[in-house]
Amino acid sequence: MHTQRQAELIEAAIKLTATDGIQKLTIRNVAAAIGVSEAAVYRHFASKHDLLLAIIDHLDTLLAPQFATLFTRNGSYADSLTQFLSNLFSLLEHNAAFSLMLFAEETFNVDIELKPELNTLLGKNLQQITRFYERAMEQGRCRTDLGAAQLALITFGTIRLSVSRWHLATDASSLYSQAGVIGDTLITLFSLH
Amino acid sequence: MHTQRQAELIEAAIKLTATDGIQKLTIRNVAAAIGVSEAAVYRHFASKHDLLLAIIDHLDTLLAPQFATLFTRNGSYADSLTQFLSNLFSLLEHNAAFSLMLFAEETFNVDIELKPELNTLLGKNLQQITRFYERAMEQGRCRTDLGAAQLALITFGTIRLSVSRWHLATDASSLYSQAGVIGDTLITLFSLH
DNA sequence: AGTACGTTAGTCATCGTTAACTTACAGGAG
DNA sequence: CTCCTGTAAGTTAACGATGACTAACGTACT
Repeated sequence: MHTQRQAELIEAAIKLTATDGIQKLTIRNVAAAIGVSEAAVYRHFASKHDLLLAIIDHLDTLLAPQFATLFTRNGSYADSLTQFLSNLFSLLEHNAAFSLMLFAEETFNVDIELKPELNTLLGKNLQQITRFYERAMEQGRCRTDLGAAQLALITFGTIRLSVSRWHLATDASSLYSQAGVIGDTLITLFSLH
Repeated sequence: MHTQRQAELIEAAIKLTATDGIQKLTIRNVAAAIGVSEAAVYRHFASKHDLLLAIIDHLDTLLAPQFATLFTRNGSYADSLTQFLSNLFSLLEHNAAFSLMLFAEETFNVDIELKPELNTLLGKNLQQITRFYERAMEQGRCRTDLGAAQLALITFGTIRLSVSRWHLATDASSLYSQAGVIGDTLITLFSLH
């Protein structure tokens, strides 16, 4: 799919964006990050737009296994959700690069041409969570009076806002500690009554 | 507070950002939008940073009355929430500038110096919704087994994700039509059981 | 010999910002 | 009433920095 150098560039670009913001994602900075000249970057990507596309694609593949936690056979529905949130928040807290996975649509909104790709990425994420709730409903572990898509929207929306707030907060309060609270709240809300 | 010209510049800047994205928010474009030269802008704002600060402040004052809907005396708790969502989504759908109110923290994240201001803005918004749920709890209209702050996080997070998705969607599906669904879902989830 | 991959040194556009100058208008001194 | 002067708000024309991108050239491996 991607050559070694392309992968290096993509990872450097992601790290750069995650730590310093999208404004620092320049060809100059990416080139410097892996120790080559600007022109060298264009040996591997035809344009900055192409690099952005590759980044989004990479984020997609990075995020996929995260959702896999939701579909482990062993453990109850509640356990799966708790596990998923713990894993995710732990990752986000210790590796800023992963934040981009959740916020790609916001971050890369600077290039209006990317809208379709960002739309499908967000759609995929929501669909995964929707499927999780659908399965929980089928197994009678979760209330069925509300649509699975609605529960997914609430789940993902809450996760994202928590992370947003953590990003903005100056006090270095732990994000991970939020995972438990959010998980418990969602489980309580979505349980059978 | 602000002179006439300053207000014009702020409004032009907001409109520009809302329609064309933060990248188009340049002194050149703002100046052109009100028909003056670039240098003229600096008669009213010492720097672009100062303009951004003024924008955030303005968004704050724009959003405040929106939340007022949550605190109208007449009507039940559920009615207030439904009304709030309807108003908000209608505004967002018909005036792109209002989107900035909800997403200021994301949009203006390009200037890292603005973090504190954006943090307090987000905090204010969440606090308003929290207060709404606190009051509903006091009046016994809403479940009390979960913290009001948690309910606020869920509410605002869900709203924002809905709007995000609407922004990205190519099919011009109505945002307003979502207000009802989300409102009903939240009311069902948060009702006494 | 050709291909892959790197370099240096530029192009051109645009960014935020500033210097120097002009214009309009206010209010007080004579 | 007129003159003087200060101030607010505009102009043109630049500045240096930085953006994406390219042309021409070098080198090493197959």
